[in-house]
Amino acid sequence: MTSTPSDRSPGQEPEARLRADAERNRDLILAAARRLFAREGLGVSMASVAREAGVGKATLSRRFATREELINAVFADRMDAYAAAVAEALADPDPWHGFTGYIHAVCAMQAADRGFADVLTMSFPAAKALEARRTESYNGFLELIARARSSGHLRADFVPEDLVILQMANAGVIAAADDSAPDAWRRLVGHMIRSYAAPGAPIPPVPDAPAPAALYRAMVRLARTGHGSA
Amino acid sequence: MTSTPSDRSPGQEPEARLRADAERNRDLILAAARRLFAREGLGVSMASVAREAGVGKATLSRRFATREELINAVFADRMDAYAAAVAEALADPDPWHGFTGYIHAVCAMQAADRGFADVLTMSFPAAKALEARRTESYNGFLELIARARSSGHLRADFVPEDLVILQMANAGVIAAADDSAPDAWRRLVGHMIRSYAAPGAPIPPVPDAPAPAALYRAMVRLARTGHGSA
DNA sequence: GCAGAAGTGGGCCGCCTGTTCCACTTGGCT
DNA sequence: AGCCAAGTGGAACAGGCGGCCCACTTCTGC
Repeated sequence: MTSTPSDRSPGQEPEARLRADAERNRDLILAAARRLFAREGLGVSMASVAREAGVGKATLSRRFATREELINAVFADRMDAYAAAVAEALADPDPWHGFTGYIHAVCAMQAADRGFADVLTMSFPAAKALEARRTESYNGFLELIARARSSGHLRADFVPEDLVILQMANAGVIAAADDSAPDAWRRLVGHMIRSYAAPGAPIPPVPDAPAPAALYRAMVRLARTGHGSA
Repeated sequence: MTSTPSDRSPGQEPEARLRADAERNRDLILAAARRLFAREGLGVSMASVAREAGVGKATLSRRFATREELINAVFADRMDAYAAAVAEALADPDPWHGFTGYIHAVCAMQAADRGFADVLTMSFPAAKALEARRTESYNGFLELIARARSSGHLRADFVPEDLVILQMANAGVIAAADDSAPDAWRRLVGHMIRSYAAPGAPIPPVPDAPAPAALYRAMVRLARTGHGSA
């Protein structure tokens, strides 16, 4: 128990400090996981993460005992962006424009990172830290709703749960179509926003649907590693 | 090659007739697969299907060499219902009512059977027979669109691909929320139909969203065997 | 009934995942 | 410069999966 001189500020995280090379490997793992999660979702094998990072499987296990720990570490900063999006939307002088912009931004984040889409719909149980950030931005979203509603452009029957449902729906479109029709989700979101809008509200244009051929390709694509649900 | 007396009508399916007990086992397998697919999606292990049916793995393999064959056999009749839904909708004297009813019926079928939802979004490559039925009903759907549009109640910018996107979205909601908020999909569909409607069209009421607690439970549910996408 | 073919299920194999152990290397402190 | 603990990666292990073979049972036509 030879405690290092002082250096350990009280209330610090219980983790002992890592050696320099260990820290470097930790970063390699995080970068690799970030890449794989974004491309293929949270279901990728731990072994493939280790391979991608160029470290042994044991090293990965030592640093992140469970998949959940790894997910937590990887998406911590992305949850920052998620929370920041609400703040940005609240800063918009036009409440309705801020509202629609927020919806779009959140769905775009899902489309940009398949793993993040999984995190938001909690296909995997996320860690406490992510959950905290989520509720944090949830409060901002409530405020956003209140403002947009009193501006008269958001329908009175819109409820916060609608965003959750939209995110689940969006995740479904992304999982099924992202490979060959990467913009299909925009059509979904455009439709939903149009339905959220009160009569007379300025409605953002609903983007065109992807070409039938592209969507068809999405449907008949062979079952890749790690298919959608199930 | 002792051909049985006659009994074999020409142009019959190449399959030789099964012995009585074999036929019985085949039915047991189909029933078991129907149950498991409906509850857990198409990703269940072949071994578990055999277990559920009370037959050996070999028997399952012999009867259905690939998972795809099994899926094909299980969902053949359900595809009949799928095709029949279009005919029923076309018989509706009110084109817009027929259109919205069809959308709802199709999405309800997805919600009632998780495996069928997978089939419709082709998370797994479906067999030729299913594919044929699908395009068959697709033609009917085109007619349904044309009528609803000329009735003035369906927006001019609605395209057939919107149904595909809706099915993908619906599958996402079902995969994520079906366990604890089994009616969440109705809210999604209600919103989408409202967006499809031209100004002045009678809009079916958008069902209430599930209770926040139920949706929250859906989000934090532990990663069951075979999580959603990914 | 009886013979033989049709059908059966248990067991084995190869593959992939995730976990743990262990002999070796490397970094940090003096 | 040198020592020791922290850190490493490969190897070995357990569990689940699908595919296949093979000795045994059961149906069916005569």
